Amino acid sequence: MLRISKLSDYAIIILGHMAKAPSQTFAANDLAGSAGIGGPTVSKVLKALVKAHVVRSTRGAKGGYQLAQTPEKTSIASIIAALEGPIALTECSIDLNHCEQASSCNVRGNWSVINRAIRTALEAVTLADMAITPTMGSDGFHIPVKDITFQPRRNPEQ
Amino acid sequence: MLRISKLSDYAIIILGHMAKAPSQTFAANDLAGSAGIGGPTVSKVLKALVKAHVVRSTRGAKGGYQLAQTPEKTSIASIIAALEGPIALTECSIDLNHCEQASSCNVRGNWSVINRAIRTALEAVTLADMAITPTMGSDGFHIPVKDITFQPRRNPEQ
DNA sequence: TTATTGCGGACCATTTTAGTCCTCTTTAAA
DNA sequence: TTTAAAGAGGACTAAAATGGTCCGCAATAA
Ligand code: SF4
Ligand code: SF4
Repeated sequence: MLRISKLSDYAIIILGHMAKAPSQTFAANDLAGSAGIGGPTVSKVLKALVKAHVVRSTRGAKGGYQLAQTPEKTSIASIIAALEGPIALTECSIDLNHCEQASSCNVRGNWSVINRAIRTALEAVTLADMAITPTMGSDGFHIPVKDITFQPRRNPEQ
Repeated sequence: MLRISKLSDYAIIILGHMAKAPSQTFAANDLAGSAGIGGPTVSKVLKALVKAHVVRSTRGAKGGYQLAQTPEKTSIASIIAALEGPIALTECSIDLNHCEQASSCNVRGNWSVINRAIRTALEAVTLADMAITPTMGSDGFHIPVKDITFQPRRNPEQ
């Protein structure tokens, strides 16, 4: 069903909490409490986010986790990538040589286009956008990002 | 990594072949041959596509499979949906009551927006688009679809 | 020194995915 | 009427991915 993993989902929820106080340091356990997710799981998610430089960590007593960038600079794509690896709808989008039928496949190039479009879209949405509570305002609720089209430049494959 | 399943990928390749002769009837085994995919697997994919009314089948000798619609009317989204169910990045996008933290989750609404944007994008790309061989023409290669934004109308949740 | 916190990774249970196979039905053609 | 060529439906299995837990180690503040 073209799902993001639960862990990615958790990550966004957790970071959503952190985004309310972008420079504060949070202990993993506190975040677990406010997010309603199991402690060890939150820990696992945060570790992955540290590795991807989405958050910074401080060890020792009074330590914890802190956003590495402002919410405006933290993209949804980078969060997903931290947990699941780069966004790639098809196998060839991440590594051409990895798909067996790559040589005989004649839709590969177009997947590359679609893939880039979606990745770009997700790169344009930030944590700050996600933190907005969608309301039924006069102009409808919306996440403000630039338009995305399936119309890349002349730069095939990846 | 936000992947489509292999079976979905196969489906698009297979349908890509069929799109070359949109009204012709193909035997599953022939398609397996030209696509370089195992016979039983192709069969499985085609059965799912029949159920979703993407292709029509004819039983008996000289039977086989045929596109149910023109390639222009067959969207990538419908193909993926045939194999994996409706496109839904998060659990709540397909069934609100299915996610435990739905009540306390404060990014749900925005996921709904993102989800709709991506689904719309994939609905706009057709089999005919996929059949185009991307070339380095003077205006770059491209899949011509309408623009997609994360800016839905006032119609929350789904 | 001790309590608190993150780090790294192992580990396992469950679910999902991919692929195969078998039997039954339908239909064209010999 | 018979036979061969197709698809339908579903069971089944192996392999991989996912979600979640746990443990011992390292760092740091008090
Ligand atoms: S699109 Fe073609 S090349 Fe890319 S993964 Fe699918 S089969 Fe392999
Ligand atoms: S976004 Fe919130 S509600 Fe939707 S699936 Fe993730 S946690 Fe559940």
